[in-house]
Amino acid sequence: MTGESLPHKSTYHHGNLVEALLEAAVALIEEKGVDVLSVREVAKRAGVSPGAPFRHFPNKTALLTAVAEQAMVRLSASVSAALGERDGADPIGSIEAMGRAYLHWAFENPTHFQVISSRSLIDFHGSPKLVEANEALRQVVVRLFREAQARGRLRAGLDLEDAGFAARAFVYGVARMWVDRHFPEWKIEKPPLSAMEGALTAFIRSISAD
Amino acid sequence: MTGESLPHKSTYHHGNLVEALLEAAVALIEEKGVDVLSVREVAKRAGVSPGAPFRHFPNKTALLTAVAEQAMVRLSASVSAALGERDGADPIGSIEAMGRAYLHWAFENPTHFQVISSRSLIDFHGSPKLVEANEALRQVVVRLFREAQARGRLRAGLDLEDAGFAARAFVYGVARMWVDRHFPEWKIEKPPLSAMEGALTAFIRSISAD
DNA sequence: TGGATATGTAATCAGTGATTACATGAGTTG
DNA sequence: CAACTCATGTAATCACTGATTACATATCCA
Repeated sequence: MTGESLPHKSTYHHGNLVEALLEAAVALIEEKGVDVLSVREVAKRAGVSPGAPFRHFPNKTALLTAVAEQAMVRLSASVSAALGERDGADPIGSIEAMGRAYLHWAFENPTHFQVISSRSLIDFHGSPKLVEANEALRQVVVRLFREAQARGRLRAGLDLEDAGFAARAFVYGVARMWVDRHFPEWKIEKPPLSAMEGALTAFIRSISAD
Repeated sequence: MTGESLPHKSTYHHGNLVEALLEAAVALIEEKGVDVLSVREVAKRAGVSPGAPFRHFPNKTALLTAVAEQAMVRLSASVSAALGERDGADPIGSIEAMGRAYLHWAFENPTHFQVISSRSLIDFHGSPKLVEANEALRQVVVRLFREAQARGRLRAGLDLEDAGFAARAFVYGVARMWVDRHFPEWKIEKPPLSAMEGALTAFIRSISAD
């Protein structure tokens, strides 16, 4: 008997602990909420000792920031996909499509959106990935509004910067209200897709010409 | 000398511990941030033992909820004051005044706004005061939009409910972005009052007729 | 083969929210 | 005024947390 019997207890070295930790973290956040997540639980779920995660992340914030980076990539991809199909189309329609994609993603991934938009759990400004991705999204909004104005599709009398800012605040506000469960008229388990669509339509109609 | 010399170490019973705890909590949140607040620190600042706060609040959440209730009273008062001066005036102007009052208050009291809008630190829906105050604010928005439409001051083609919802989301989004430090173009120490004013103006212009 | 290095464990630390048993003193009642 | 009651404080303690350290083990490369 060589001793290599049964599950083998696995290797002493995990082999792919970083990814395993991120997966475990996401799963635990989804189950219990991001505010009660503990590094120890993450370690336990990944089948590793309580101190192990600190070999890969200097602290809890860094771990959550890594989760946020993963999430931001997906959000950006989701928005890009919605915009990619309509190159050269009506910019107002693109703004609406972008807002819809953003909101749909937030509604379908409330956990990830919560992590991304949090500023106390993650070190947003300390992560170039997050800052760049965020800035890229902002630049898209700026460009679309510029195009809309150039093509005379923006309502008369609207300042370009202000309108773009208002659009970002509106979308962020809706998404944030959703993850924060702000509306008594919204039932817990049913995302207010219809309400969101209505408000989005109203907003888009407000800023567009004719 | 009767023995009542010097600080007297105070009475064994504090006398007004609840208020003292709330004050200490607000001060500590302002100094260090709401996410690192500990009950023990609050107790220490109030000059009392670590377990004392739990005589008055069943848990940390309840203490922070009490802070939120205090804050909500002030926010409501601030909004009411802004609306009270313009009874019967143009409803669109009232909507703008309400949004401005809300945002100014949030900018000037970021700590309190953060506590109010948090849904993980406080038990919002467990506090009738908070729920009622929030609902009251929402009803004011509904009423103003109804008036605006009745007087033909709302932009044509806008659904009443959707527009009101959009307005709430917009204001909340701006305030939340501020306390979350979401904008790279905003410097830390200077509230973006001008940007806020511009966006608010843009939004109001969007939803109004003519 | 062997030694440097990355990656895990075990033990431990201070700080946290919370609970319990006990101490104190304010207020009421005879 | 004395004694009883009870709200309100303290002290000790619990389980848990993020984090650090010393040590163990596997992997990789000369």
